[in-house]
Amino acid sequence: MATTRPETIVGDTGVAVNPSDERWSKLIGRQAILPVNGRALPIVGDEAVEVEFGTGAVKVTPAHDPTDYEIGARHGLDALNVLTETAQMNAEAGPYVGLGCDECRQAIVADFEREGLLVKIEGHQHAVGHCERCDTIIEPRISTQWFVRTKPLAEKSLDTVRSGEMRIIPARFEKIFFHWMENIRDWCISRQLWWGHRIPVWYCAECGQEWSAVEDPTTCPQCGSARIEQDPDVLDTWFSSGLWPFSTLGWPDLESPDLQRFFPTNLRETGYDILFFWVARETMLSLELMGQAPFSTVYLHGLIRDEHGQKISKSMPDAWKYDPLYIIDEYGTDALRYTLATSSSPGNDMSLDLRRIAGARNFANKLWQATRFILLNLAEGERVTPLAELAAEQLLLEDRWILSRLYRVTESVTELMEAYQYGEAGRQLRDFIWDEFCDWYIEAAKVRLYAEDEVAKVAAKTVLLTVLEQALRLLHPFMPYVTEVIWQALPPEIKAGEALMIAAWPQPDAARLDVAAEERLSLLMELVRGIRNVRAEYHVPPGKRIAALLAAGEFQPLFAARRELLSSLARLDAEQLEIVAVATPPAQAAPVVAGELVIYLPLAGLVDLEAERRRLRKSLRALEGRITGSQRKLAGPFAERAPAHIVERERALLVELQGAATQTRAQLARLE
RNA sequence: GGGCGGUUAGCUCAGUUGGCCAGAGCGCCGCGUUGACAUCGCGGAGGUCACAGGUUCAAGUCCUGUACCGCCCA
Repeated sequence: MATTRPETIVGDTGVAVNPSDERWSKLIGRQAILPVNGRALPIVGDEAVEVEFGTGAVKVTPAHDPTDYEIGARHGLDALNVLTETAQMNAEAGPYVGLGCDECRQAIVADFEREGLLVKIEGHQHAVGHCERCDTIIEPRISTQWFVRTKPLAEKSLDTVRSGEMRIIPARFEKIFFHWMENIRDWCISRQLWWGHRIPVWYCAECGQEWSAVEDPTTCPQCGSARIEQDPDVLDTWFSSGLWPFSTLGWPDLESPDLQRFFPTNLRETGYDILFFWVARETMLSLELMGQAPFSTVYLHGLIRDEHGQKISKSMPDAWKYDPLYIIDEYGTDALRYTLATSSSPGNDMSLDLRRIAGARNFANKLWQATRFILLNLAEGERVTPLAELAAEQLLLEDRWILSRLYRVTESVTELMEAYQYGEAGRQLRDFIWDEFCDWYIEAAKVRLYAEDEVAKVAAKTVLLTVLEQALRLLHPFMPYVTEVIWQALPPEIKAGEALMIAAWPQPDAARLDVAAEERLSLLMELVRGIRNVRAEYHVPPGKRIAALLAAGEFQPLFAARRELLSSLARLDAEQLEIVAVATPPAQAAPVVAGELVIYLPLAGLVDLEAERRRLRKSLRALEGRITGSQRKLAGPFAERAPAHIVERERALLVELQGAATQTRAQLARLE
């Protein structure tokens, strides 16, 4: 027999072998003699014994090993406790009584050796549990505990999820929940700790009665004796936690206003590792004690891991780095919240990347700076005209564009939030606020803000504030602090209510959808980017305003009306910006193609014709490649098999590409 | 042993009924004190979506298998 824990030999009540082990299976049913006290040990066959491990025969100590306990239970072996509460050998240990575990171990080994019973000692890596705090070995020891019979509770919980009354997101965790509930064991709720809810069980020293009660008793209900004592153990922390959804709301007073108002609730949000510990217990206890599920949806997020993929825990030496309070101190609460909400998808872990948190902090700063700019343009106590009071003709192309985009973003973010896709919602808001509102709309609005036309200024301010206010409401769940502070600073005319945190969620205003404005502004953006690109290539100083000739075709009136805007965004000289339908290309000019529009930048003395030809050829090659691909696609089975709107979109794309290619070819021909 | 997740740009990650040229932040290269913001602006480079098959007009996305990393349960 081999053992890693010789001191438990005195508690052995059997020997187990695997029935398939030919060496030992013939011994099943016979008895072995325990050397220490001559006890007869039944030899039993059990599948749990590993044939390859040790000698293939294992001593069974049901009172001091969980696996042995199971084996003992299966074969009716006695569970003989040989340890006291403080891990000293007790009277059952015979000659070894009073020794500590370690002393006993040495004594037994020495005795075996003296009697010639010791075959050999060899090194072995074992997995005995140690105390996390003091490193003391945990000695398994059988004792009396209180259990909750969980089967009936689990069945109700299963029904609740199966019927859809309670939903788990992501859905794959429902399977895990089912598996756990279906294989549930009775729940040991006794804990040998000094804090927590004390178990409501009393013992009578007089008659031995055991009972539980809601109110603390003073006498034994059986014999009337006052010599009663409450069980010293406390409830498992998850038992107390499982009561949380209603115990915090006034339960057991079912008439409590809080309970009436807040139970059951909608959403339970937690890490997926908490699904069994807490969510499952909340569900079981709510169903049992309140008669209904505690919430309708369980949303599970992933875990935060460090850069090595390790789950972060309080016992890590560098745990302070991941302490939310420390991170908040460095980057701000909103930055952390936004990052956690947008950096991964539900149920998937994320490595905590400080760079992303810094990025979120920068976003908060961007929002702050944008607001500062807008408010700087308001006079002290200036009354801002609400959007509804503006005449339609006061809204320019860029206004209609940003309002249309605001409509789409509001609709999209609302849908995403309702679908629990918080990450995507947060990212769309960032993109809208930073890339569209700040980088394009605010820049566009400067044209009017810096000009003299007071009426035009009013419209720009109205749109700036309208979009900002609504964006703040959309972003509030992600960055509650900075959005609230900013919102409080906005003029009262453009907001409703006392505080953002209780303001209504924005309703998308479909009347603001303006597809034409979106298309035209896209064209303008493409043009501006093209001009900036050429300027960068020719190292034109960023501040230098240059002349240009725009051949705008059918869009000539549109661009003529927004001449200042184009000049401002592309740093053109408005005086020397000519906008015509059809142009005669000037010599020594770099052409910029956007769709079917061309803008010529006469960079006198700078234009490198060979470089221009290269640029145009490269662009043409790319266009032609895409045209060929598109044509091939449309000529094949795609045209018949794909849905009509997809095919239509492909056709429109082809026309657009061909237009740009034609234009590019013309420019190339001109330079060759 | 059973179950699950991951593998997409140098790094951290999005990409939810299959459908325009696969995206972001950071990093990198170039330019910049343009009257909100250098925690910034403008321009740019960078990916055979782990691999092998299959389904489909169409696959990062669906199916099968393989490899590697990780988690849960026993």
